[in-house]
Amino acid sequence: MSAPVAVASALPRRQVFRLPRAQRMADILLTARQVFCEKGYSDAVLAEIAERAGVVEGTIYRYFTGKRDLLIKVVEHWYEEMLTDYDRQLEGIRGTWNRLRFMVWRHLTVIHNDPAMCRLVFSELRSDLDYRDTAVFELNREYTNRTLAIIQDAMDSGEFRTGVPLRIVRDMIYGGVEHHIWAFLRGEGDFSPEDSADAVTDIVYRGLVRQGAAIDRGEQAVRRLEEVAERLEKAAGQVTTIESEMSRTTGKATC
Amino acid sequence: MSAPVAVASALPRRQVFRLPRAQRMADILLTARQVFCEKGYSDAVLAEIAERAGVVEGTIYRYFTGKRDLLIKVVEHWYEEMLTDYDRQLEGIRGTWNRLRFMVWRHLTVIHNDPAMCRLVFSELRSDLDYRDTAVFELNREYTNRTLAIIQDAMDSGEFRTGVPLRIVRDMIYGGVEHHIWAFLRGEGDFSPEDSADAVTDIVYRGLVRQGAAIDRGEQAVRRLEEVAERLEKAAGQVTTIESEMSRTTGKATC
DNA sequence: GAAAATTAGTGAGCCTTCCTCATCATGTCC
DNA sequence: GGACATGATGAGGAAGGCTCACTAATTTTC
Repeated sequence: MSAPVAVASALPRRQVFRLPRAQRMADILLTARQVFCEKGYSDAVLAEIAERAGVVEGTIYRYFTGKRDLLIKVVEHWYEEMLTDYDRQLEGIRGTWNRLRFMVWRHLTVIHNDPAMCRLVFSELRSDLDYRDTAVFELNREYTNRTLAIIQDAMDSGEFRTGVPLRIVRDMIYGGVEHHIWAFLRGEGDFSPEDSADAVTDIVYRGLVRQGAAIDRGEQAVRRLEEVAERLEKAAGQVTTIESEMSRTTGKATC
Repeated sequence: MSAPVAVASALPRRQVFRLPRAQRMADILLTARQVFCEKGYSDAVLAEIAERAGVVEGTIYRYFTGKRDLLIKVVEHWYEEMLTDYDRQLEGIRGTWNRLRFMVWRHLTVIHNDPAMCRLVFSELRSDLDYRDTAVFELNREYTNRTLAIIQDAMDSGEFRTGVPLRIVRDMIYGGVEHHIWAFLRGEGDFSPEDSADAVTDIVYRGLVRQGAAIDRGEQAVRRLEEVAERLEKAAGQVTTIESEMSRTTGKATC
């Protein structure tokens, strides 16, 4: 309507406080996290985040390239703080079953404690076409690799049978858990991390454990054949992978 | 620029074709499906759907209450056509292992054939807070219940041990599959429905099967020997195909 | 300690997209 | 061929993400 020059005093600009970059960024991140969790990504409005953070909308764009970037940064922060002292806890646990169970239980507990955040990760971030470029992808990989290490150890020691692709096991554990808690994430009822962890661990453990009851002659023969097969597989695998190794680009794990 | 009254003849209204309700609805649904699949839900624009369907934006709102409703209807249609003659196929399959394997394989194949549609279901629809009210929810339930019935039968017959909550098993199968194919859905690499189905079925079956009861030792030994034979065959195949290995492009599964 | 330089912060407003509604036109029925 | 039911239109409103020229708080310079 009126030229800003004319009535400069009519619109007194709000008192402006300049904060150090890190502080302002942390404020916005915290507020964004709250709003995202309350409303979900697409219903969250930048104007509200700005207002609650005590800044104006344009300010957000000085620290983040856009709404999506804000979401990613929020999740990254959460992930990092969540993974702290993970290993330390795991160190105190002995035995394959217990260690596996701990990993599953821990995952379930995180979901139970922060469902809104998990919703964001599962339904917004992971379906993104360039999820792979996210730091969250890398952190998640680290996270699940610990479980794979437990299984690998058990295979090496002979407790688990070999020949089962590790990736599938990981998928069944984490995918199973995720599928299990979707209803909870949608706000339908509750679940018990303890009970669910028991059930998941049980199936996985039994699915992988080597049956070693009484070893009679037949059993011995079969086992020897299995071992031969395994050795042959390894040999064949080595031979063939030498050729193809040169063209291979990325690693194995993904989610 | 100019008042519409003044130059009424200057903007000749496009030739209007009036279609029966069902026909127009089908046209819009088909176009919407294409656009949703190409762009994903949030990047799909109603103006484009309208244009491609040969109508104007407002017309869409005569048949659907909004963008979200359009998505749901699109998915519902797809789901229904997908579930046709499911049971008939399953009838022809005998044995718990084979039947389970068929269900997993079938699911993987659907995903493999129509990844874009699955992306919509997994990341858009299922995370919705009122997903439960969707017809898709009900259809999906039907779909997974067939798997549960197979497992229940095996428990009743004594082939599987009892005491494992059916829900968890379902979660591990479908969740595992889903987790397994996420990378594929994001366009990263490929996977083999056959191999993946084998691996998933294997873990689940072994996790549930009762040791030494319905399946006696001899039966078990034979089964294991068969597996050994299979592995040996594969290994032998690998060794002989070293030459052709160099032309192979991707590995097996990706996620 | 004042002027200059730096840069956090502002806020009006642009653009895209979903959605509404008053109006028009087409096919059908008698 | 006129009346009626309704398929279809398109201009415009509202909301929200994002930009940018500008303002003023803080730091640096001399």
